[in-house]
Amino acid sequence: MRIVMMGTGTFAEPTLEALLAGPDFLVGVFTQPDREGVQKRGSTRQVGRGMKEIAAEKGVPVFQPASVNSPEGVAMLRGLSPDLLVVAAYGQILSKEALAIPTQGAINVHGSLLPKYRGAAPVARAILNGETETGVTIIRMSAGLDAGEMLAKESIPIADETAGELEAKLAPIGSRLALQTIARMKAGPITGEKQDLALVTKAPKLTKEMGLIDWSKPAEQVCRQVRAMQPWPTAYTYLHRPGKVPLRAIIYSAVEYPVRCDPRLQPGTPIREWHRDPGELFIAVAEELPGEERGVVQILELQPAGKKRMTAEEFLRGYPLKDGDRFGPETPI
RNA sequence: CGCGGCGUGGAGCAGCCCGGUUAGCUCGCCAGGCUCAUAACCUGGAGGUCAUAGGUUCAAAUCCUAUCGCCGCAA
Repeated sequence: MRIVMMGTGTFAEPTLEALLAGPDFLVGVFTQPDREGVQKRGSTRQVGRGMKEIAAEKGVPVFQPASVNSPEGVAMLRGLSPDLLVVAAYGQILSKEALAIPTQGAINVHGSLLPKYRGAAPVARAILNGETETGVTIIRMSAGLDAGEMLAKESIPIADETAGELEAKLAPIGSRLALQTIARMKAGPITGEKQDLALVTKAPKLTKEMGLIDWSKPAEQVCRQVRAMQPWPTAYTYLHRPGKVPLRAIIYSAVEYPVRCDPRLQPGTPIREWHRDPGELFIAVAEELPGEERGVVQILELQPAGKKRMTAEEFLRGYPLKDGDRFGPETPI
């Protein structure tokens, strides 16, 4: 069987490697065009070895059209005369015309338990919404975003991973399911399960603004945001100090602290009297569901603008907090 | 030449704009003390070519130039 793979990033790479090691003939790899400057100094996105490099090692031709749906892109694909298309996190929606080229159709490796979380950012969205489990679904590609019938599915629990960590766990599951599905397809026609339209939810791309922390949200929600926004766009906030320019800081790690604090505190206020141990940085957040008491988030790791990533203890030594200091979403002008 | 921040004892920072006393703070480390005890407290100590190279000056961590390195933004 002649296979063409399309994908990008760490989520797609295990599948590419599996296909290269597998029994079928990988005739070409499509990946996104090289982004300018990305390789210069570590991207904000997760980039493993790179699809291009992995494919090149095995002498598999690589194609990077700006759009597969353009006449050029379609021509590239047609020129390979594939039997099957395997897509994982490619980032482009394939046109009907492109999907019609492979004789056996196309399958997609998707990082959620479909029909939930259709779209570009299923892993981060699942964490953000407090799901307790997620998984990988293999679907037959059809018109419509992630709407095809399901051919295989496997779930795993969500613990306290960041989006990047969770994706790294899902990727190998996806590659395994993809190979199994291909093997079944070769054995004969297979039928999948239709997605229940009533259960469909969308997982749109994340934006940079979604990383801005609103300290008036409940503690659990703030912590989920911190995990979901990694490695991109990262959760961030500003430290406001009287007479000083607001300091932007990326929050890398934060946990809910199971104690309530004075309800009169403004959300985002560091609770200094609790900082007995120099490594502890507690922040007051919104009131929990009922009652007036406020929840607390403990920041463990962060990175002030222009500095490297550091522990809360290190941060507090260099930026001792005083009365009137507060974390908040307000941007410097 | 895409934009910006930063390089100060082991860690994190201040000092730099407005050059000039022993380069400071919060920690860590070593020794001793107090204590039933401690991550607490007290005393003493080691540890710094202020990234590097030039320049300006009577005098440079501080001003100017270049180089190297780290980081953020550009999703």
